Amino acid sequence: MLKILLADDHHLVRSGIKIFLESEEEFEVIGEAKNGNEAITKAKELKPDVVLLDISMPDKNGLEAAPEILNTPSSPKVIMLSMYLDEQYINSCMEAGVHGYIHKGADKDELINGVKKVMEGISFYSKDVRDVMVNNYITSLKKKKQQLAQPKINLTKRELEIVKLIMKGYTSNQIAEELFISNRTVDTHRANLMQKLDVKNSIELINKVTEERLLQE
Amino acid sequence: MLKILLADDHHLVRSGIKIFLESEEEFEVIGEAKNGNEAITKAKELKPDVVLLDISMPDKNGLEAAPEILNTPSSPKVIMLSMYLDEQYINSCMEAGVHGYIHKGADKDELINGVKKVMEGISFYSKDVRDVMVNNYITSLKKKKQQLAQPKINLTKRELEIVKLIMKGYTSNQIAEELFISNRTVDTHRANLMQKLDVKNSIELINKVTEERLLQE
DNA sequence: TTATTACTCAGTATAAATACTTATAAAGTC
DNA sequence: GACTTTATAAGTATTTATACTGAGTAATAA
Repeated sequence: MLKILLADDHHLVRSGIKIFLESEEEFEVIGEAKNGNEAITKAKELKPDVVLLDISMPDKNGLEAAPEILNTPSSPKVIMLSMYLDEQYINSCMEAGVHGYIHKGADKDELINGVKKVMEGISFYSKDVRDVMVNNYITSLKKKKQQLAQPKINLTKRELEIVKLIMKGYTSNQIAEELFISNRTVDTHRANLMQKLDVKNSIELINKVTEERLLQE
Repeated sequence: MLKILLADDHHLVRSGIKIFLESEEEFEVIGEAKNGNEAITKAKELKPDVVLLDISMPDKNGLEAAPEILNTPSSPKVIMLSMYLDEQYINSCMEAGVHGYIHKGADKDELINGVKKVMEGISFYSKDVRDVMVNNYITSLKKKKQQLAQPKINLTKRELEIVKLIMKGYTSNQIAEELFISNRTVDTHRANLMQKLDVKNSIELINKVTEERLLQE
């Protein structure tokens, strides 16, 4: 009997998937969790063979919970289960070292097949996910070419701090007070920023920073 | 027998909900759709009594599909089914005139109860949704008070022209050239704008204009 | 070790923006 | 006709911002 822990914050979804899993005779859902923390706790307690983890959950999401679950003594297999075919999510999951990623657009067979594959020690990514991975690969090649053509602008930590304050409408003097430095230093930073971004005044600076998304946020 | 059309782009989710619905003897899922357009077509063909519509779908989302489905000759009841408890989504649904809104965090009983209620002609919103609606109501009251306290600001055509150029990073001289007026006139407009919007410099001016959405665009 | 980068500060000069005031003509409102 | 708003313009003074130059220190990369 294969013991499964199922984590998803939406009751309807969780229960539906449970029914699918248990339609397979050798599968048994031994526990459910509705957030990441609960999943971590139950993974330790119940020692499941496989943990199915939804990504978007309150408290602690699937991506955050995955590493801890992977490190529990019973070392369960972890399969992410997600609404999204987002490149970043998929990448993050691969970095976290999970054993599979199944899109909720997959069908019952893919779900069950995925769990079985993972138990055999084979990584499993549902078809939709594989498509994204292929597209990713292609677009990443294109991006590399573009990056060679247009090297991206790097602002230093201090410059980012200053830009943020400029964007709030602070004057150089106010920024100087805020950061405990000379207003002349602030002016120097302004000048460096404007030179780096090839603009002539603070408003153009702000526009450029916004367009180029130089603030992470 | 109650005929149900179920639209959701995620196969696993759709099938799970189908099982729940059909656990009720008088319910029958007579069709499924994986996007908005398909839902519209099948609503016309199959003449269901109730359409369960997921909001986020490709091609045409649930919000877009809802009005068309409501207008089909057989006039089916429409219940939105959503991952999100987003205020805007809920508002949009109410404006569209759908008969219910069930959050996917609801449980099986709420789902079935909701469908029954709607068939009785009673609008149904799952508990989570009602909570959001109550919060909405409270915050909207607060907003109204604020709006009464702060009458909205009207900028003249000329002032709008000037603001747009300021936002492009033009100096007063450049604006003067562009509009064939004196730079002193531009300064006067700047001063008037800053007074009207109660700010101390151009950057704050831009921020305010953006926040208050004083440009139609 | 040397070279580079990031951060700091300053002098000098000019350009631009802001504060405060006054004023006139045109257009529309009551 | 009296009144208000809008758009125009300007005087005077002060504050900020920008341009250009130079330079010291600390951390880090080559």
